[in-house]
Amino acid sequence: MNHPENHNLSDAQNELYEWIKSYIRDFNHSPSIRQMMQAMGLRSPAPIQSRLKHLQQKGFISWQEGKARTLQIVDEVLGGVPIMGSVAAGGLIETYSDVNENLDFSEILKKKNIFALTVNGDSMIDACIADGDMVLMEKITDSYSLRNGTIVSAMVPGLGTTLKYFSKKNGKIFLEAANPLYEPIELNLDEVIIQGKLLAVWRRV
Amino acid sequence: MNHPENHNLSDAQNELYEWIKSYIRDFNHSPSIRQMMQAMGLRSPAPIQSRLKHLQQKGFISWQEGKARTLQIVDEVLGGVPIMGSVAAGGLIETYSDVNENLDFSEILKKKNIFALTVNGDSMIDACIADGDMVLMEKITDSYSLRNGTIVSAMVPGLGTTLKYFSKKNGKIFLEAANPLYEPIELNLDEVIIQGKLLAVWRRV
DNA sequence: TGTATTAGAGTACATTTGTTTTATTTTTGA
DNA sequence: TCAAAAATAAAACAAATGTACTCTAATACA
Repeated sequence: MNHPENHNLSDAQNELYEWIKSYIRDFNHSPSIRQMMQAMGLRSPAPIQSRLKHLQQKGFISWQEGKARTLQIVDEVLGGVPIMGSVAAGGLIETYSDVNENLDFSEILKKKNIFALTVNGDSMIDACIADGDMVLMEKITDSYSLRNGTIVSAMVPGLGTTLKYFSKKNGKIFLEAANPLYEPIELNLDEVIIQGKLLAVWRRV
Repeated sequence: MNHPENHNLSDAQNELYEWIKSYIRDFNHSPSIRQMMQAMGLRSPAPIQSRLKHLQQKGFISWQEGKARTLQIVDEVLGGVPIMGSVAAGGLIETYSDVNENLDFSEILKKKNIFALTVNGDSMIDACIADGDMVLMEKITDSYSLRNGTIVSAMVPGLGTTLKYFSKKNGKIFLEAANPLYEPIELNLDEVIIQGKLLAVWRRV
């Protein structure tokens, strides 16, 4: 589907390839050659090895030689969703292109210093962050490297935590909402702890 | 971290548990017992077996008996991000709670009939879908089950594809933007193909 | 202190599993 | 049609691997 050379696969190779992918999806580990053999209705491991070799040569799979169940789908991005193109949200001008990319969550999910927060309220609505959204934040250790205009989750001891635009000027920290109904907050450096900066927004409908 | 009974683990068990998790993160497959043995600086597989048994009894891991490298982290949600609580976006009222949940992408990623689109334009801005956002769509086979008010990607043959609110009334289909600048589109049933309905919105910052 | 419990080392074994080899069958292509 | 290539079956092998067992050392506990 998402592999450019998928058409180079023979039927048998493609069937095996698809089966392996679905097995890994279901069990979270690679099948053994004899399992593949059985699934393909064969009574010998040799054909499977041959197909695996071809799949490997064509760049579809890889494994650690001699190690059991180490097979891996090469370009199956963990948490990838095929991107079918772009869509107009301003008129009927664009159409699906056959861009074969993947929306890749794994990149962000591999980071260890990220966490998620549920958004309460609408103070960031003009930044398109709505009530109920999940925000993925990256933990901040030093707020010195933060650029003005970054969206951060900031904790003011004794008051609580909030999601705001961050800026720093003349030794003061300003926390600004993306909603004119809310007033900016001005704080001294030691009155606020910046906990994380915004990496991504996620909204289930 | 995200397991409620993590404190029930001995140091040795916890060290092994963390090592296994990082190994699986790195290699996408389970380590073998002898690899664990080596990583823990042991010269016998017996201690590893004992620790694995304890980890299993406490519900941290599972595996298929007798099968190589089938070990699995039980509550490690594929594509999970720890949810640290909620954050106020409307004032300083909320604080991190120690909710130990996971933002779970795997649920949606397991579906086979989903695809992603890049959003162009601002016609859905009032629905908090901005230019450049990725929308995750679920393929629609029959538009009859669609509820009015659903956001869909619709293709009007000869014109293109667009992201709009869907509604149906008196045998007509209406596609409405979430932006007063855009006029609703009225179409006959056979003039439009509904390709997918909105499942989620993803925005990298 | 002495005993019970646990952890670890060492060893051994059976199964799983990747790999190789050879012969046979099927498919392919000229 | 016929020869070459590929696929498959069958068997065997060796390495990897999970598991079980015994013995020793460390630890906990009363």
